Amino acid sequence: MRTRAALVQAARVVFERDGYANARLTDITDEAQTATGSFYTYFKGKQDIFAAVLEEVQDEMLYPQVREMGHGDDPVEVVRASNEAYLDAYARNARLMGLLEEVAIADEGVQQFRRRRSAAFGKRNAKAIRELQRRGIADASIDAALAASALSSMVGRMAYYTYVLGEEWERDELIETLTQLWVNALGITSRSDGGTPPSP
Amino acid sequence: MRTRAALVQAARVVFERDGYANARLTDITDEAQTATGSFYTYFKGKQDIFAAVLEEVQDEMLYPQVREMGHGDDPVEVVRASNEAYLDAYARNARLMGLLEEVAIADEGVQQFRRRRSAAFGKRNAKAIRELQRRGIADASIDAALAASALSSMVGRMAYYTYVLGEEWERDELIETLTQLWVNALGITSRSDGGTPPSP
Amino acid sequence: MRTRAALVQAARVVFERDGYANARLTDITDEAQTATGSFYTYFKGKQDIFAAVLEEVQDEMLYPQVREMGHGDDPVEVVRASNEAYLDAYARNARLMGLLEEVAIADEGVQQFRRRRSAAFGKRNAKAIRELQRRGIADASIDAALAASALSSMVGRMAYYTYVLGEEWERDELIETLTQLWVNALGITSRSDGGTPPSP
Amino acid sequence: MRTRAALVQAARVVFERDGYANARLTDITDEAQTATGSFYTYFKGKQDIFAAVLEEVQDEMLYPQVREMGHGDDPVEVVRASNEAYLDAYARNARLMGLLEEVAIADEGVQQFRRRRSAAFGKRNAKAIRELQRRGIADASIDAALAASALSSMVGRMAYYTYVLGEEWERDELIETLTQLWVNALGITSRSDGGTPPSP
DNA sequence: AATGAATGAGAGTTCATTCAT
DNA sequence: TATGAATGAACTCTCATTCAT
Repeated sequence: MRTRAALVQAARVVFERDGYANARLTDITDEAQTATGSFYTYFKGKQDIFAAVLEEVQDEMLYPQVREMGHGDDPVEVVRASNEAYLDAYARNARLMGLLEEVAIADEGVQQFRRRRSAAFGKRNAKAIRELQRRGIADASIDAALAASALSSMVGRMAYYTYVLGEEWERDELIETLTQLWVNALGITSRSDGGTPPSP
Repeated sequence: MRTRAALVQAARVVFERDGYANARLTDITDEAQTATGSFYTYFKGKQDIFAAVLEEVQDEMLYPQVREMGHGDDPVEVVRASNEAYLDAYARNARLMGLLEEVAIADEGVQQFRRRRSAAFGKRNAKAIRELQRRGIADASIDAALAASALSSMVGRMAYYTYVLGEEWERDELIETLTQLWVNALGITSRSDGGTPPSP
Repeated sequence: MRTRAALVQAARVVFERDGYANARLTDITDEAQTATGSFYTYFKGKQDIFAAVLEEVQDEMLYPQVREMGHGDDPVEVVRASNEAYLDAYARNARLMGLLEEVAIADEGVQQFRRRRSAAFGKRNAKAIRELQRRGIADASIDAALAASALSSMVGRMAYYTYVLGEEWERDELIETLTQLWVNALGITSRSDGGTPPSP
Repeated sequence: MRTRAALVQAARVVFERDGYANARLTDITDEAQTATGSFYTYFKGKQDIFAAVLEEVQDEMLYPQVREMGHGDDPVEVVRASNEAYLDAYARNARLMGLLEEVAIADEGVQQFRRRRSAAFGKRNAKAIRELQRRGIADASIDAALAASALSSMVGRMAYYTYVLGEEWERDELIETLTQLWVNALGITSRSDGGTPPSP
């Protein structure tokens, strides 16, 4: 339905502009140029349309993850590229990512949404780390699942501080340091195929 | 003033019970057993009393930081102890820490409060890291300020996932892995200065 | 809109009954048999609806003015008729005229409204007086604008004393004396132009 | 009592600054540097202290009146001097005069106060006019009481427009024109002792 | 008599939700 | 299905008044 799409689109605009708590339903219908009442034809309330916004923009909202890694790739470069891609994507959707934080605490449904995505990406990252560990590139003594979550948190949080709260880190330094930390934390060494495996 | 204290105390109870958005001023005055009007004798509004609550519990709310490190201390043990202390404190004030996240996004004042605390602790951590770098215990190529912020973020975020959002990580494993990651990330090695072995 | 009209009508009733300061918005919505919230669909507040009431009854509220005067008319009769018409209109809207006085002092907007009306009528009266001066019927040495304002004030104020404050002047005597004063003040003489005698 | 005097003094300041409706009792006690509760030791409420303010400043609040007239005085000059004195006094107490207008409508007690003063001055003016009529200086066909009230109203109202509402009449022209109108209205002629009595 | 924090009724205002058109 | 005025509960905030100290 055209009206529904207009409402979701408008909701995103309003939420990003005013925040979740301050957004009024009439702001959304005004922005969508629909009647107030039409809102309830498609949604049960604010939470409901916010969920719909999330559904719609799901793909734009990345999660810090290590790229698939071919056998010839330098793992450090892969991590750097992943961080770079994530931070740039975050910068583009900063307002929305902030919203997600705001709403996740008070709204059970959004919290679920967030956790599902987080878990899915976490699993993939954990798998990638385990693969590195199997190949002797990463410290095998580390809990891969926990590390995946923790390192993603680190990158995600720095993105939040930088692009939502406006902390003034320089983009390239940020990427560089985060990559260094991530790589060190897992005991990854560049060209590690031939190098010594990390000491536990 | 007795009334003021009662209001702050009551506000904390109500905020923790109902969340920030759902808390009504009358709930707070009811809980404090004061008249509605008394609220405005001491506070300008909801934001104001929330700030007062934060101020009051400030000391209970730690920030991930490396403890002061004596020359004889094992740096790994110091990091572990810091993480342990932080996570346990977070667990005790989990609901409030969650609120802080929720409110910080929409409320300028609370955001300031958070940033000030964050910056203060960040400086101390950066200083501690620089000291480790100077003593050759930590990788000197890493930006200390950024690393301090990033690693704190990591620990802080995991605490949030665990104690606010209820992700099910086991406490001891969490501490262990975070310590490992933190230590590795900075390139810290145990007893790396040839000093005294860590006291249990 | 029907609701808006009902609110304005109700507001007039409530204002006349309770005065401006004592009128509550819910009294108005109760009287209008509309929901409380509907008030804000049409008005910004009490001042706003009061202005709307004034706007609505503007035509009923005359201002002391000299009627258009044909060449054959007896100027004294014209002044008398004007005064009579004004005093009778004032009597019909006495409560509202009193309100206008009350509110005009504290409310900038209403003050503007009053001044605009006053200025418009003042101009017309001044013009009428100048015309009489030009025709040699009125004392040419008098400042027409000031005189217009002053004589209108005199009549308006006596109406206020009589119909708002309840001073006990007899209607016909009042008209007679005011007319005499007005006419004398301007140095107008009956049939001074040698024209047709006034029709009874 | 010293406190009482301080309150009345403070009330005048606050009323003149904020208007009657906007003045809060705590503003008055703050201004008087007394405790909130002390207000009720001396006054029953806002109306009560306003009455006290009026009582205190009674003498400063003139009413347009014709000065006592000696046999040798030029009546025109006496009227002019009266108007001048009144307008200048009004200018000095403009804010208070405006207050009187504001409150008189809604407050029965103040209305009484006002009416009593008005009546007293009205009587004196009427007496002065009757004396002029007796001496053949003023038109005897005019109702002296009504004329006294009407002409006083005229001067009082012009003072109000000029000094309270800020209408821009030039002081000297104002005095001149009002004097002219007043004198003409009553049929007074300068050096009228020797002149022709006014034709009815 | 003075104090001033505490009181709490009362008023204004907002906005999610409904429903007749 | 769309409309948008109407609804009214819910909530914030003010301030005259009280009363224990």
